[in-house]
Amino acid sequence: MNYENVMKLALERGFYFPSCEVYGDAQAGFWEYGPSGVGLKNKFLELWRRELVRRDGMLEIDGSQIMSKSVFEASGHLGSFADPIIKCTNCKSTFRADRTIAEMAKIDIPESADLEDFDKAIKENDIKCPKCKGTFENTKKFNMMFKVGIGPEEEIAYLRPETCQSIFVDFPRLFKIMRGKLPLGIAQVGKSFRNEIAPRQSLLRLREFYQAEIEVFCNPARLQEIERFEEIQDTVIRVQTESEPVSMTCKEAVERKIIPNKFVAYYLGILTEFYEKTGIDITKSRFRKLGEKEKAFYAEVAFDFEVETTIGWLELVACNYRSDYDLSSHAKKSKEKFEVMDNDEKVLPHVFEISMGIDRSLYTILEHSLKDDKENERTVLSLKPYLSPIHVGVLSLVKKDGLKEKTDEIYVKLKRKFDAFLDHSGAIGRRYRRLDEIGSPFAVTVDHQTLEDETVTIRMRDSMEQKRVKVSELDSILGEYTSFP
RNA sequence: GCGGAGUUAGUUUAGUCUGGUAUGACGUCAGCUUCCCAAGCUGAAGGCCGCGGGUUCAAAUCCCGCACUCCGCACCA
Repeated sequence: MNYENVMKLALERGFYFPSCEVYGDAQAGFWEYGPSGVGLKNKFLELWRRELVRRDGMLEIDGSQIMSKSVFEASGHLGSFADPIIKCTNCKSTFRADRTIAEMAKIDIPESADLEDFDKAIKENDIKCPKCKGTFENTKKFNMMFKVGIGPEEEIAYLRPETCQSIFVDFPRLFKIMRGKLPLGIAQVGKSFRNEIAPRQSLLRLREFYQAEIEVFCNPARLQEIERFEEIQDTVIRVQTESEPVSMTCKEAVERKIIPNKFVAYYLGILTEFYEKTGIDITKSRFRKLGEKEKAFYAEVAFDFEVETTIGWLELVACNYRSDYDLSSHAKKSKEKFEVMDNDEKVLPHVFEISMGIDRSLYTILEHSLKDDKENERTVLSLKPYLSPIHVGVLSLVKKDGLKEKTDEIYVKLKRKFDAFLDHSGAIGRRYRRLDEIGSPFAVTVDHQTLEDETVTIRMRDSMEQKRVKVSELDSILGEYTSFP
């Protein structure tokens, strides 16, 4: 199914919808998750914790969304997260100052240069708008970070543009008090904020968005020594270094030097295993190795995990080897010590980052799971049972003859353990289809036989088959089918 | 940010040229009926027609501005 179908489902069934929609001054790039969306998101994150955080013995923290100016001076975001832009006085088009000058006059000015340098170059080389030959306004800096004023004096701080900075600045304390040993993963889920010029496509480019980030601190001298590599050496990943993605095992990827070391390969491996369990079609995925110009300013080696959807390849995760970029800049700026002992060696750890976009991942799960079942005239959201916002619908075949009361009784028993949904209203087929659309994998139906022998039917979403089971067994059956893998 | 197209109920849609406050479908709710896959009947709720301004006796409709959505360009640590 395509973007339009997913959007319709999202709006009709409460997965997500525009923020502040009743007001005309609502800004673009802000969306809310409704009940179904929150259900899916919570379960997705639980899976992430199981498959990455707990599997690897990582620490999870929850940091501030507003962070001080110093953090971003050290991180480089105040300098490099801003683009020098020029605007044409005639046609109002905007361009990157450094790129336009490089293109038109063959002069390289670093993007972090003073704004006067750009203006000077434009004047001296008589650079005009490439579109309409108009003249340019003075160069401005466009920083993607949201500024906030703190306290009555409105001291400047920023909404974080990525969650990971708290992991870096908290590292010295965490390593000490949590008795850390390299390699050590520290994880965080939370919101980040970027003032995108053109937010678009609902969850795919937001100004306020969720990230699940992992920073693995490691000794750069020991990147070939990761013990747990054996666990994933035979896991098949798809890697694209040139034109087409190629499937290979993690072991092969390291041997052929497509991935630089076992350490990076291990994390790409467990990441692939995680995404496989979300129900995303992994044959439509790739780790795309980024070229020099595409990489973020802090990255030494970078792989984007991308998945193909009906609107093209979507970047779900950025995997960056950030070297000691972050720790050394924070050490220098804060004058704190960031070195730690690894066996008998004092090292400033390097960082490998797995920066996941949660919103885009959820969209992709929805798109890959949404099926148009023409044969049975229904729309089915074939979510993995453990990700479904509703685990089980509890339905009465008819309301009369005491079936309603019996159904209520069963619902009360189930609802504290499972995400259960009670429904008495309308024809039974209609109720099944409603459940199909929000991805509920099971429906329990109470009929006349229930009153006689304490059995109910349990209907499977995907096959539409039904089995008769004892009410007393529901707990264990549902528990088994809806538990995380 | 530039260019283009659009915005009418939860969703989808007619009406806009040719001005007279809105149509159908699906969905929702209640009742009856049937009782295992969107059946039927009856009834109901739900719209300041994206927002603001202008023209007019009168604006969903004409004009202007803005916002948002989608497409293309640019941008995307």
